[in-house]
Amino acid sequence: MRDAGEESAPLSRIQRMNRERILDAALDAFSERGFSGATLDRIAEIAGLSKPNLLYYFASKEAIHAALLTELLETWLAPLAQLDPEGHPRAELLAYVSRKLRMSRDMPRESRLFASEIFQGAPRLGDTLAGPLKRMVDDKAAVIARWQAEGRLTPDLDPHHLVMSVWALTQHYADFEVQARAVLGPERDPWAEAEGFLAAFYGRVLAR
Amino acid sequence: MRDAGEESAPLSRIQRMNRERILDAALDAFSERGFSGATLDRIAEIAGLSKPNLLYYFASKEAIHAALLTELLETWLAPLAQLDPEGHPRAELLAYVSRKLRMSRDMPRESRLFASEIFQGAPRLGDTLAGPLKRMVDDKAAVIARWQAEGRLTPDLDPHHLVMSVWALTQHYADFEVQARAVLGPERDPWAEAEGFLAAFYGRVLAR
DNA sequence: ACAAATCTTGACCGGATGGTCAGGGGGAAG
DNA sequence: CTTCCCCCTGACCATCCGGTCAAGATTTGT
Repeated sequence: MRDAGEESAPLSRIQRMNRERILDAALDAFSERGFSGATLDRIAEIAGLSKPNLLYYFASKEAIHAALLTELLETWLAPLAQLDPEGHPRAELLAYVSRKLRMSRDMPRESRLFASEIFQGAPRLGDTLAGPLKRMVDDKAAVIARWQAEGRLTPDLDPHHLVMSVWALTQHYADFEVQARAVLGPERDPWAEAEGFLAAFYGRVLAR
Repeated sequence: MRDAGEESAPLSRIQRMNRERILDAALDAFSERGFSGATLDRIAEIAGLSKPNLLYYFASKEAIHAALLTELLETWLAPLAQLDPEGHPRAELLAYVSRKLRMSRDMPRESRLFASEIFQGAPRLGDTLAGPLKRMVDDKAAVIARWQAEGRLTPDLDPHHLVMSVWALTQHYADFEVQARAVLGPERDPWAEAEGFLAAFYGRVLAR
């Protein structure tokens, strides 16, 4: 039961490896089937470990889930954090869209895990959403508002909603990939087209 | 076992009422917890019926889920179906956004149910997505493409992606409502602001 | 009012699932 | 090489959950 929270001992080589395998397998399972739909047996199978062995590294199924979410949040905030207050408004925002889209494309499992959690009322992320996440968005929204006040960006779009629109559009390609593929047909590749579309889309939105 | 598919007998008053109560309760449960997370006991409790009684009206948990999805699809396609090829391009598209947003606002449970299904690879909707849904979108995309060819709409936005952007943005407010509330803070109402924001947003996107 | 059909339920079942435990293996320090 | 501790596992358990069933309650048609 050496799980959770503050590690005191510095994790052996074998511990690091197995924790990694477990978390990766769990990400597969949770993102595909949701928390309830994922079973410890399935996670163990994907990880190539025995079920009791999972529970040697993590106290419970919930603990695995919690570990994934905690790890995820740092990653998820990164693209927005990089928005540079001193940069060129339009270029900065377009670069942000591009980063966020790339992240959704490269980490669809993480995207779905995050979404699933929000769907269920974010029981485990509630505080983090209202805390660090809100602070980060407030911070960047203030930057955007300043750009607007300086006349360097259209003033008629609320900054908070503008940021959320980026989340919505980029996550959509990850979370609803099946739908996008169905609608576009087997010949077209959603991801390949998404970048160009979003660039043109936000190009128009952000035009002076 | 009088469930599923084509009804032959015309459903008694009490049958209609109980089926309705069950489906409504199931919508609550499925949209909150996903398919695996929702239990028959919980659905029965919400519906105010006994579990065996549920299974008198529906053959199985899956049958309830399937009934919900089937019913949902017609509703979900309606706003797009109303897009009028003979109307004014910009006005038609803005009206579509407005209708879709209103539907997400008034039917968040349905929105989440739909999203959950897509998340899991749409095992039950796969064919419908590639069939009726794709046809509908292709149809409307052709209308938009015609508008673009006629010079009545900016030509540099792919019609299919444009439609999907509406889905992404409107569903976001429903599916991620918890997140939106957290980010905006307790004082602000996401839904109240969404309409104005999306109007301004698409106003710019669709400007000539 | 009576019988037939419909509706409802408590009790129960088998399998899946999260979690436990006592003990066996294997690597690292000496 | 040995020892000790970390690592691992088969077997097992309690609970939950979807689903069944036989019998009782209610409604409906006449």
